[in-house]
Amino acid sequence: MATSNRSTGEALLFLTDEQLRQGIEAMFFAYRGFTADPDRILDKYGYGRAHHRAIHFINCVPGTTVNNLLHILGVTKQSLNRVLRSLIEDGLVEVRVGQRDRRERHLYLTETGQSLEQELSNAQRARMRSAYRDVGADAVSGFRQVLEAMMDPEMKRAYWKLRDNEGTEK
Amino acid sequence: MATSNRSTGEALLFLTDEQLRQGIEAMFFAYRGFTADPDRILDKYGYGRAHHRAIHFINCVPGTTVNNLLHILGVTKQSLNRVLRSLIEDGLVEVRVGQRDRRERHLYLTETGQSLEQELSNAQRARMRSAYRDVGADAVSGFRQVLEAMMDPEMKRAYWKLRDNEGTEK
DNA sequence: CTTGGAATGTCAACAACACTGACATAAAAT
DNA sequence: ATTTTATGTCAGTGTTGTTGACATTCCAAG
Repeated sequence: MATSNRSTGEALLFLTDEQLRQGIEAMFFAYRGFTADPDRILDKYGYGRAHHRAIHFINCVPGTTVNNLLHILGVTKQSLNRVLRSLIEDGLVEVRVGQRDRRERHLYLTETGQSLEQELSNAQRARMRSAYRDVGADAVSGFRQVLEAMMDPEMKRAYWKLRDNEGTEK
Repeated sequence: MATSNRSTGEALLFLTDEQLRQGIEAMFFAYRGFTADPDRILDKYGYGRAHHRAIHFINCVPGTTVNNLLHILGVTKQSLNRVLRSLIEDGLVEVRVGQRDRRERHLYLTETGQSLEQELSNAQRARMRSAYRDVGADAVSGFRQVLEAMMDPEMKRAYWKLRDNEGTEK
């Protein structure tokens, strides 16, 4: 609470139930826009949102293990496996058995996989960039702050880990 | 672009691909938090997210028609019908045949329905309120601006319509 | 070395919820 | 009278989540 806070009352109008409800609905409608462009692209290739998420995070953390990935995505290994299998069969993802621990499977995008990742993230970034540009840097900063405050602690850790582990491969 | 914009370059750092990627991931993780609390409650009653959305908007626009609702939710009537049928059978939603146009079915929450709606929205608002309070009014304003800029034009219209039609029943 | 437990990944079956397509009914509009 | 609109239903399909059962690999205790 860094800003003005005169006599408590006027300064807290943004915490009314009505304001919160509007925020909730804004999240709902915005998330639809957020996924709309990738969904259209994925449809062309016969994939779904789950494929997108897998591709995104494999690209983000090349060499990640299946176990690591399913923690980030918050799904069961069985659910992730179905998605990975199709991506591997289609030659978008490459699997390398771990050298140190041969139980582990390390995941990498092939060139084809990287090209789809580009197509998807270009579309998603375009919308994001347009929204960011419309509202300016200060609003974007607030946007990011609220999103982070909404995450579960566990998710917040995963979120930060991704920003640290940028290129940490063992 | 109201703020500083010296010689174009430094002022646009928030539009880099890396910044956009972080925003995308923040959306992903935050939306998980956003739905986590309601999901737990819905599970107790054997409902899913689809039921929550229907309940939310019926509460928001009492007397809305099926057709109106499925436009807001962006699903097919078959999909919505499955959800509505179970809510009606369980006595959470009441259907009244339209007086002016007897083809239309107007939807209302029963007392039971309202009580579940309260339980759900209390949980969701609690997280929202906590996040809002953590970051302050200015950040919240930026949050709302970005979300609105991310919506499809059609969704933006639906979003504003809800804020106008607050009690407009015909 | 062998055995048993823990970690990791795969296969099979099932449930929720979205979709399309076809069709029925009732009522409003022309 | 015919067409259009709003709604509901049935059947079939696909994505994505779940659990349960099982195979493989590693590691540590006997």
